[in-house]
Amino acid sequence: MERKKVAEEKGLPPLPQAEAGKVVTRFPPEPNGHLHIGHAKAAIINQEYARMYEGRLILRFDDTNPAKERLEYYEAIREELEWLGVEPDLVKNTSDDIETLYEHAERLIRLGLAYVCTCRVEEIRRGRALGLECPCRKRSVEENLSLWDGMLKDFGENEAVLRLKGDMKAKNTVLRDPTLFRIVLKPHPLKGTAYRAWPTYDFSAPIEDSLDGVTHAMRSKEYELRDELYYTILDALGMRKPILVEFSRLALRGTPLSKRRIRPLIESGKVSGWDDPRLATILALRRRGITPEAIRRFVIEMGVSKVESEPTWDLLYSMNRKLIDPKSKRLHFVPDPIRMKIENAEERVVRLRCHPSVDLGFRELRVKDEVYIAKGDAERLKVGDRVRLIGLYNVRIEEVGDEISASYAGESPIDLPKIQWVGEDRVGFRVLIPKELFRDGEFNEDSLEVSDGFAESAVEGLEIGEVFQFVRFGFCRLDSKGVAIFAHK
RNA sequence: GCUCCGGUGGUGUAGUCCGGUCAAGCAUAGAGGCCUCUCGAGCCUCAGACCCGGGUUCAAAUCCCGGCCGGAGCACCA
Repeated sequence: MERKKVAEEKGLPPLPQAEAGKVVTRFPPEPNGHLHIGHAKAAIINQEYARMYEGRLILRFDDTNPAKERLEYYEAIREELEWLGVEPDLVKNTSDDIETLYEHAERLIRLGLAYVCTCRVEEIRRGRALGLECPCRKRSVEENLSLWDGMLKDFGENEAVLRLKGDMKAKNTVLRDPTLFRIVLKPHPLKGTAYRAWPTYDFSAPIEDSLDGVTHAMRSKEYELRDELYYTILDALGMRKPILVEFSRLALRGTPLSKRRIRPLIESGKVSGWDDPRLATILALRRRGITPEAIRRFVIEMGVSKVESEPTWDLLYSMNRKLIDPKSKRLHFVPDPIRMKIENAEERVVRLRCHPSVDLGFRELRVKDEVYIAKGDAERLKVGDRVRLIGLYNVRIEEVGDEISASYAGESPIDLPKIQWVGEDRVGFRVLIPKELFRDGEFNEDSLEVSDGFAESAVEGLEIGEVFQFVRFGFCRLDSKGVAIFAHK
């Protein structure tokens, strides 16, 4: 039986109740750190859906906690998204809508659906845990209005919060009179000290989504219990309700993603910064030569499933490799160089193609009577062996040791092991090789391997940021003069 | 502990809503072969999975019940 082979485009499943031209999605990062591949998943999925339905994508900075937001991250996040190829149709900040948010809060108070609570934090927490209402809940609308005014004008932190009159007996504890506004006196990076009452995510997200015209609000699974609250708030205010879609958080084997886990690594010096090549931040992936398209394919492959999975880097590498292979120049690098003296060698200059099948030009290598080969290769050689120096000629091994003596052994490359080498035109070169940061939950002290050696001088013609392949070594990206970062085999 | 959400080969997914076309597709990793002056790419082949137990049904990966395992939430963070 013959089966037709269909090379189908990998895509996302259809969105529920989605109409072409009417879909609005949104990516709402908090400007308190750099993006990582988990954010990329959310951003890309939202963008893909907007694109799939010829809709719009909103980038909204959920900057409602002045204590955490930092000015530098607004721009950093935009740049990282741009690099990823995520181009929002609209960029906005939740903090710009704070007055509107106040109005909705006041409406809620007037409707008798929210109250100002002046209990102490611990009491509120205890009441929520036990399902107990507090006396503040009984305040009149007038009293609430006047206290709310105090929250806006002169209350200090921890003096009062605005709470939703939910259901203190609800099984879903999120519904037990959650906090809608709290007071934060720390200056906001964009608004300074103009406001003291700041909405919580639970309040701002549904209202912003509704007002922004978002039709499908996608968020990761940890918010699932908050769906009910999200809809409760919109119902209370009689506002349009977006469709909520959840998907599992992306995890990568051996790699911390959350800011909570990355920050200590940076602060303790275990990694060099947000762009340390061992991390899965956008900055780090870019620095290693992982392409935006590979990241896109990778996260689409994960899709919107709610299954918790822990993919390995392999899949990402494989996707990246296929994308960069046809574009990457081939060059020689010999880590831990060992000198090989060659008897009867005639001096020559060889022209080597920069790519076996694509025309990426060529380079010329001069050879006299010695070359350097990688220690790893040298250790495998025994007297009498014949090996092919790629693109040059064959040699026969005459003596092994700290140096190798060999002799010229013909031109035919057939059926001989092939190794890369460098000749007269060589420069010292370093490659940083990132490995898994954590193994079995333990920090891997050897997670960043440094490989020093000789590269052929042609590396000096590479641009910083260029991705290339060291033959039989792997794909790398030039990070600075004389230093590259290993991407993958 | 309570409440939710999940569980398809080593890994990641498709299929599950609307039971049969699924003796389960694809990718990745693995094995073997071809090709190649790279341990890369490409081509071919092989091997590998429906968490467990009941039930419903002519028929269950798909529906129901119970269990087991994993994750998340239980903040004046988002």
